[in-house]
Amino acid sequence: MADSDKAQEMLAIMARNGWRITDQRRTLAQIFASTDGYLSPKDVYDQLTAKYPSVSFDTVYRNLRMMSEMGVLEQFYFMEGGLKFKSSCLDHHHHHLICMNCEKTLTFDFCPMKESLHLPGHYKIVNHRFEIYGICEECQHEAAVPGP
Amino acid sequence: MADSDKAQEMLAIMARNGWRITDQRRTLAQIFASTDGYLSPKDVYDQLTAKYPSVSFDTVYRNLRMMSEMGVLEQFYFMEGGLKFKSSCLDHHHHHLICMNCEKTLTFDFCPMKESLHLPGHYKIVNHRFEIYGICEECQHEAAVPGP
DNA sequence: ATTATTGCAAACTATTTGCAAGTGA
DNA sequence: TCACTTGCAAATAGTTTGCAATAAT
Repeated sequence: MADSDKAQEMLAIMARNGWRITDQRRTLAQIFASTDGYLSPKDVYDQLTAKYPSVSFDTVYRNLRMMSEMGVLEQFYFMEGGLKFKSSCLDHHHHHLICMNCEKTLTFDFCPMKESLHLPGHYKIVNHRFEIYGICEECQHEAAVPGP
Repeated sequence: MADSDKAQEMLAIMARNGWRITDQRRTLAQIFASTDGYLSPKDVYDQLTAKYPSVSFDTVYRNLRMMSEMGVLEQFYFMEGGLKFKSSCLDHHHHHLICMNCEKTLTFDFCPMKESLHLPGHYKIVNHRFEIYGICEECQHEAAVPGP
């Protein structure tokens, strides 16, 4: 899917949920559609101010929250880096393989919930989370030449 | 393992790493040894002040951080509840089944990394995370009688 | 005796809120 | 038009830091 199509789809979902499509939101959708990895609120703010110099942090926060509540964005808390966001794949269930260095994220389809799990207790299962962390190929090479 | 034994083991690990065993740390170990679920820094502070009224928040934070860096505690970021800590099982690898309501946590041994995974890219795998969220039996019953 | 640890206070960061002005449907 | 959204400013929550006093080894 082309970046612009993805942005369109994100906007369509927002509109379908009764949200107004402002220029700021249009730009937000574009930013996330054209970004592979995760963005912090500050990253988003910086990119957004490039187009709308007067944009404020609370607008960024408000929209990030609303967009993730509605499922257009996925949020993720990096232990060191705090809360970050990325556009969510709206098509199919999958999990993530995340580079601990550059945060580049690949997806894979294996889901442990499809295996025959024997779980303790009698919980009513609502949700799950499975992520694998590693160092991507590029970063492995970089590691051979330690930085300053 | 009895709670007091577990506290002893936590303290032993700290001592072995060259840390001084203060009364505050002794109490911290007891608190975590006798708690099943997760505790927020505030929870810990509240329990600690019960014994040491003069304890300060920064002492709590400092020790929580050091204890998790050393592996005595596991830390975990709940999207809604912020950062929380629990004593880590030092014995064997496992994953968690967490109640989304009361945070009561059970462990289970199934690990998706033992399955034959076909992962994309060529990441050097360092770590993984697998958690299942649900509602425990007690909370399912409570839900039938909605609160105020 | 020496050095880690604590408590206090203050600083700092990230995030949220109230409200008037602006803007999309 | 009219309700949703924004920008500003100020408030709040959570966490960290510097330093003198205290306590563990």
